[in-house]
Amino acid sequence: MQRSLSTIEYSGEEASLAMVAKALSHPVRLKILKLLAGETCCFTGELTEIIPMAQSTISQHLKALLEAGLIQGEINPPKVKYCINQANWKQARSLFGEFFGQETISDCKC
Amino acid sequence: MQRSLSTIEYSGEEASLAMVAKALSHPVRLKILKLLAGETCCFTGELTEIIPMAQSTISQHLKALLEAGLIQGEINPPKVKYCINQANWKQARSLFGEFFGQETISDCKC
DNA sequence: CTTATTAATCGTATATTTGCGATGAACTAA
DNA sequence: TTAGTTCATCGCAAATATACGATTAATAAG
Repeated sequence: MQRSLSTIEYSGEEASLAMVAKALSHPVRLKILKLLAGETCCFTGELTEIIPMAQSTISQHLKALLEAGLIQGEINPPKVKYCINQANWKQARSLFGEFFGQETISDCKC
Repeated sequence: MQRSLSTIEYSGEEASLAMVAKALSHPVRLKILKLLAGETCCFTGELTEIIPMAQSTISQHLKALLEAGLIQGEINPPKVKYCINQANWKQARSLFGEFFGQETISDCKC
């Protein structure tokens, strides 16, 4: 892809928020997060029973969530236990909170 | 792209949230939203002065935000005035609020 | 050691996103 | 009518994302 000649700068907040939003931008990843945040922690194996997708695909989505920092994995041979990353989860919540909390112009009279 | 044989079903909420998250997943779109939500409403023309990208690219991002319902456009010849879509903005806020508000298991003892 | 289980990674195919310049449509001003 | 302004759309190229099956790595069980 052609990029701007002078690479655009974004505030760290914008970059972080965009990164988290991208992680949340796929229904399967939302479902995974909901499962992990809800009832109980899950193993990948259980996810493949709940979500009708190939094991490799689910593993890929888990990797995306890991890289976004929203979850963490703990090796528990021969399984891997994935959990919400509490610290980053809270940070993501406040990022979105701040973003949506900003005042908006109700009437466009400008 | 190959899709699952039986197309996966998502709850409407998951689909909506994923759609909004996708709209928020690009720093430029976040910047645009911040500008629109903040000080004043903007015309596309003003955006091209602030954001160093081609006019066509900005127009594309505005279209994405429009289709996600986060903004609305009002033709004001020869310009177009874009504003936050208040109703959908609030809905998006509560979607994210509910999503992040769900209780998470603090300690993984499962 | 051999086999089974679990999950990551690789390779591949296809779809979508991103960005740009060029063009077109709609309107204004002269 | 003729320019000029504003913005959407088109067409292209390159980068990313998505999904799958096959393979690999690690471990446990026999």
